[in-house]
Parts: sequence; structure tokens; C-alpha cells
Amino acid sequence: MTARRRGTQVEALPRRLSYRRPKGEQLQEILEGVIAALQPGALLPSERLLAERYGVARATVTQAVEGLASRGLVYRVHGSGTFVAEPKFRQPLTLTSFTEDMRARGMTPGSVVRSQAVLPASEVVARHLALVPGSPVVHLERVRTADGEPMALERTHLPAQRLPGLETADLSDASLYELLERDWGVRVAEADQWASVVRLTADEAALLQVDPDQPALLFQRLTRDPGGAPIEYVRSLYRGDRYEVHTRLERLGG
Amino acid sequence: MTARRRGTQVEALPRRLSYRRPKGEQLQEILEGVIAALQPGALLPSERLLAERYGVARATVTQAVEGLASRGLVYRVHGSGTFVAEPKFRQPLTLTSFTEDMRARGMTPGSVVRSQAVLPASEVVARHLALVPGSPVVHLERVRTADGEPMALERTHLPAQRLPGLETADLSDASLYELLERDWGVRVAEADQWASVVRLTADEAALLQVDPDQPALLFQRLTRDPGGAPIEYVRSLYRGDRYEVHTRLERLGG
DNA sequence: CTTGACAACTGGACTAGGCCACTTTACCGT
DNA sequence: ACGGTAAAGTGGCCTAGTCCAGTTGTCAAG
Repeated sequence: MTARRRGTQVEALPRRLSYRRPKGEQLQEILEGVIAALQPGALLPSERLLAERYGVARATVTQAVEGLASRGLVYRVHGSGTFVAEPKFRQPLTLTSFTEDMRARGMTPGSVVRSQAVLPASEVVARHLALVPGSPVVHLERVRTADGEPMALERTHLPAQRLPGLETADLSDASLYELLERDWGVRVAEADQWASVVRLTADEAALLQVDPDQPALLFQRLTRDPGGAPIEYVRSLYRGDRYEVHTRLERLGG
Repeated sequence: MTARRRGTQVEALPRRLSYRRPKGEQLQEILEGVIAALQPGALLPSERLLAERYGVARATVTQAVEGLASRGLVYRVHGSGTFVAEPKFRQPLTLTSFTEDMRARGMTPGSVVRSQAVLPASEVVARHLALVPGSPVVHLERVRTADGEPMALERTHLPAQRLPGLETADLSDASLYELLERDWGVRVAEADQWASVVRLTADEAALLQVDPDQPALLFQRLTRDPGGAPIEYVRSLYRGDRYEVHTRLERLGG
């Protein structure tokens, strides 16, 4: 059993499997640990070896590895082996939510709510939310943090009539999308999003704790429910120096 | 063989499997056809029945159904059966294509192909495309224009072995995605995308005809086929002063 | 009429093999 | 020193089962 080509070979594989929990699931967790200790590009033990080592059938190993591959932790090369993938982006989500995105990166998401109130809709906001200007809109301004560090400034606008009580909900560490679904039964289904580069104003730079005049990513997003009705219009400013915004796209049907 | 509970029972299952193509894949296609003809909530034949009907092992059926489930076409209920899912997604055009995007804005899209060649894969490219470093990769560098004006610089990497002849195809005014589907039968299904802000190098600025050191939008995208195999790794640099990148997002499952 | 037990059926998980296509490496002949 | 080739190793795909856990319709007892 000699190491082949590039990549670190794993010498000592950890623990054994316990009873009464799916073996594939346990195996997947073990492998996650192994992967975490390796460099990207490192070669994992072969499926046959893992099967022998843990006393399971190869199909079980294959399924576990398949799970890791679909989550982007490893990639498989036919005839060659299974390798540790680039770490950045685990658990890709479909519609980017800051909370989900951060959790997926192993960071702790947080929010500092700077304002949360019902205000009359401006022209621009009304147009996006398909409302009459002046209609009540929940305005939400949050500084989003990752491990306590400011990452983005989010200004969210939602139709107040459809979401009564949202202006008093606790949003400090909740995912807005989870909240909407749980407490109002509103499900986020699709969105249009525009990305552009802007320079930060002095105020914005101060909130994000970066130098003024720095470039930032501006995302504008209009989110809709399954029926196509607008739910949320957000303008998110992400600091350009530290953050990459991840989005998962899917094309379906023919 | 009586229908149970809710849901339509499928009476006549279509055709047989042909040789020399993965049975699971064929089965998946057949089931897609069956699903298309049914109402949401309809009950599919059981895995055991399908296995018998098509003369394959149940594990093969399971894998095919699993593929459909992960794509959101069906959902499985333990102990009860597999059902046709709600058709969640109307406008399946989700993936941003420069060509489509520009046409939607009423501008005329164009491309200046600066290089188009097969080169060995670098470490980074190989990892994204699930290849071994050094494998042949079609490199494509295009300046994308709108009404003749440079808008973006796109560097695309595709696995050469899967797309023979691509290095000589005419890409000056074709959509790459349309071409891949028409000439190689390769369908783009999903993608992960990362957006970030970068400063342009002098070379890049010259190509985009903007001042050097300007901020730009960098999009990195990894596109996959329905089976999850990487098709395309693109790095797109959009000039930050004139362009907004539009993306349509959809959320599945839930 | 209601209830509870149960049989029949579903997907979930797994085993112990098999063959194939592909990649890498080591060796052998030039 | 080089090039070709064969062997060994890898994941891809498949078979023919087994046992388990969850769901539901049936049917008999209360």
C-alpha cells in the first residue's frame, strides 16, 4: 500500500462503526473528519479499501462517497480515485440566504438590526413590490456578521399587509426565510437578482468597518412566492475585500 | 394490482431498455416521460414492480428514482410510495447566458474570440472540472460585446475529451450553451456561481477599454450536466462601471 | 359504529459478489 | 534513453438477494 502520485495518503483511519445507525451515514461523518484533516487535492482511500476497513459492502461506501461528492466535499475521477475538493463552498443552497450561506461555510451568522419599522413605500420600493406608493412596508436594516465581523449591509423591504407583526419579530439570529415560512406560511420560490459594483459612502463604510471609497458588491434582489407575488425587495451591500457571494443556479426541464 | 389511495396508477409502461447504455439512465428517461403524462401527486409504480417490468435489479431502479427525487421531479414517502411532485418551476431559464441576457435588454450581443485552443489543465481548472491536472482542456477567451462595446471578458474551460472538435467551432456569434446541446448533446443543468469584486489588471482594462485599476465584477461559475458532471468552468470579468449582471434564481424542494 | 390488530405493501439500508471502462505505473524490448 | 504494453488499481454500473421500518386497507372483536 504505497502512496500514489500527488496527494496525501491516509494512514490511520479513525474509529469503528456503532450499531443501530445507518452505516453509510456514520461512514460519511467519519470521512468528513478525514477530509477536514487533509489538503485539497489529497487522495482518499479507495472505496474497496474503505469497505474492507469498516467491514461494509462497497455499495455502502459508494453511497456515502456519493453523498460527499454531491455536497462538493470530494470529487471522483474515474479510473483514478476520489480527491478532496476545494474547501470553500460546502452545502450549496439554491437561493442565497446569508444565514444559510454562512452556516455552510462553517461560520456563525449574526445580525445587528439597525432599524425595523413600518413606513410608507417609496416610488422605487412600491414598483418592485407591486404596491401603490405610500402603502405600508416593513423596512429592515441589518448589518450581517460572520463570526462577529461585519460582512454586509442589508436593507429589506416587505409588504406589511401580508406579514402582520413582522415589524416586532426578533430577527437578531433568525433566518428571515425560515421565519416567513414558519410564522406566516410564506414560501420563497424564485427571485431576480442584479449584481453590480458600487463605491461605499462614508456611512456605509463605517457600518462595515472598512475604508471609505472601497468598492463593494451591490446585490438587488426581488423575491417572489410560488404564485409569483413579490415578497421581498432587498438591497445588500457586501464588502468587496472579504466576501464572495455564492449562488446556486439550476436549469430545469428541457 | 389495484390502485391505492390518492393518485393515478400507471397502466401501461412504455418501451424496453436498449443495450449498451446505462440502464439506470435509460430508466430515468422513461420515468421522466411517465411523470410528464401524470398529474402532481400521482403515484408511481413501486420500485419492485419497475424492477420486474424492466428486468433490472431493484438497486438500479432505486438509483434512477433517487436521481429524479434529487431533481425535484418526484418525492418518496417511506412506506407509502413515490409520487409526482408539484411542477415548481415555470420559466426554466435560470442560468445567465450573456447572449440571452443582452437580447433581453434589446442590445445586440457579440463576441470577439481572442483565443481558442486545447491546453493542459492547471491545478485549479482540473479540480473544478474533476480532471487530473494536465488533462486536455478547451480554453476559450472571449471579449463579450453589447452593441459593439466591450462589456465582459470571459475565460472558459471545458473538458476537451468530452467535447471533441470544440476548439475549432465558430463561436463568434453563437451561444455556447446552444452549441453544446445541438452538436454534442450536452445539456446544462445547474451551476454554482461566486461573485466577487476585483481590480482589473492593465491587460484586462485594455481589453475592456476602461481605465486600469477600476473595480470589476468577477463571476466564477461551474456548470454541470444533469448527471452532475462538470461541463464548464468560467471566469467572467464584467466592467463595474457600465454593467449589472442579472441572474434569475429558483428555489426547489422544500 | 368504533377500535385495534394484522397482513400486505412501500421505500431504506445493506450484503457479497460481478464485469466494465479508465488511469497509472512498472517493466521490457528496442 | 525511450516508447510501448501489460498489470494493477480505481470508480461506474449492475445483480439478486436480505432484513428493517413506516403506512394503509381489511377485518374481526368489542
